[in-house]
Amino acid sequence: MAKLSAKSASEQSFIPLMQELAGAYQAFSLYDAEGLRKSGSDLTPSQARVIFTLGDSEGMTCKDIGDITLITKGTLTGVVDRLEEKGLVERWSVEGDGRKTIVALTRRGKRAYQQEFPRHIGFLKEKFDRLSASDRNQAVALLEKIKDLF
Amino acid sequence: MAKLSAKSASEQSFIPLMQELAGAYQAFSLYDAEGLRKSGSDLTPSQARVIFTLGDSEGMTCKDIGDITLITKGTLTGVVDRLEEKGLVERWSVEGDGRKTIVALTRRGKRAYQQEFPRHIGFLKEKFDRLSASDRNQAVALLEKIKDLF
DNA sequence: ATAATTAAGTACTGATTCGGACATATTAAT
DNA sequence: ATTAATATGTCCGAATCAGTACTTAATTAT
Repeated sequence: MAKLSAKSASEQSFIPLMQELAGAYQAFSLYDAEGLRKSGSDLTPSQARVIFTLGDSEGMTCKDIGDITLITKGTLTGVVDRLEEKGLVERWSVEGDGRKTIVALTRRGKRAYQQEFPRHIGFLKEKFDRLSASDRNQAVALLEKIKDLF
Repeated sequence: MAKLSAKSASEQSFIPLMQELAGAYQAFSLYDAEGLRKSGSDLTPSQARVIFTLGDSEGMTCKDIGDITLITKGTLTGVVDRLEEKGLVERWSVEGDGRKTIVALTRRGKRAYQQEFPRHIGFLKEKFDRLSASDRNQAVALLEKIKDLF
C-alpha cells in the first residue's frame, strides 16, 4: 500500500464518517447521561446499563453482561462492586464451574429496574421518535456494516 | 405521555438503533486505539486526536480544539498537560484576549504529526475502504440526523 | 461608568475506560 | 494422566471522562 502524505491523508473520504460516528454517539451519550442524572436515580450510565441488562432475569455471568453492555471485564468488576455497595445487585459463584460468577438484582435492584428502566426509555423515546422508521432501519443496517468492518 | 411498563419499554423500536450505534462506535474505537498502541507512537487516542487536529496549523485555542475533538474542556487541560510534558505541544496566552490560551505543536510535535497522522489514517483506511461510497454517504447523512436529534 | 452576564481555562472529584498481569478453574490435546 | 491451551474474574496503573466550582477576563446592559 502506498504511503500517504499528511495532505492526502487528510483528504480521505472516510474521515467525515468517522467524525459523524463519534459526533452522533457523543450527542446520544450526553443526553443519556443527562436523563439519568436528572432522574435522581443515582445511577451512572454504566451502572444503569448493567441494571437494565439484568432486567428481570434470574442473574447472569459477568461475561454475558459484558457482551451485552460492551463493558470490558476489567471495568465491569468495579461497576458491579459499586452496585453491590448500593445494595442493587448481589454476586455468587456458580457450582459446576468455579470460574463463573453470577450477578443478579436484589429486591431493591428489581425495584430500581422497574422504576428507572421505563422512565429512562421514555426519556430517550421523546428524541428517537423524531426519526422515521425508514431512517431507523437504514441506520441500523449501516451501523451493523460499520461494526463488522472491524 | 403515557407511562411505559418495563415490558413495553423493552419493546421500543429504537432500542436496536441505540445498540448498534454504541456497538459500531465501540468497535471503531477499539480498533483506533489498537492502531495507536501498535504504532509505538506513545500517543493515547485523545492525545492523537489533539495532535492530528493541530495538524500544521499555527495553533488553536483550547475551545476550538475541544469543539473539533469533542473533548470537554476539563478533560482537555489534562490531555494538553501530558502532551506538553512530552514536548509535543506548547501553550501561550494570547494578547488582546487574556482568557484564551493558544496550543500549538512544537517542532517535535510537527514531526510526530507528519509521521503518525498518515500512518494512522492508512491503518484506518484499510477497514473503511471496504465500505462502498454509497453506504458511506448514507451513513454520514443518517448519523448527522441522529446527532441532531439531541 | 458600573454592574451583570458571558466566556475561557484550570483544579478537583468520583467514576469509568482499557489493557495487561495474575489466579484459578475448565477443557483439549497428547 | 499430564500437559497445554482456554476461559472467567479480579486487581492494578495510567488516562480519560463529564460535571462543578473557581479564577480571570471580556462583553453587554443599564
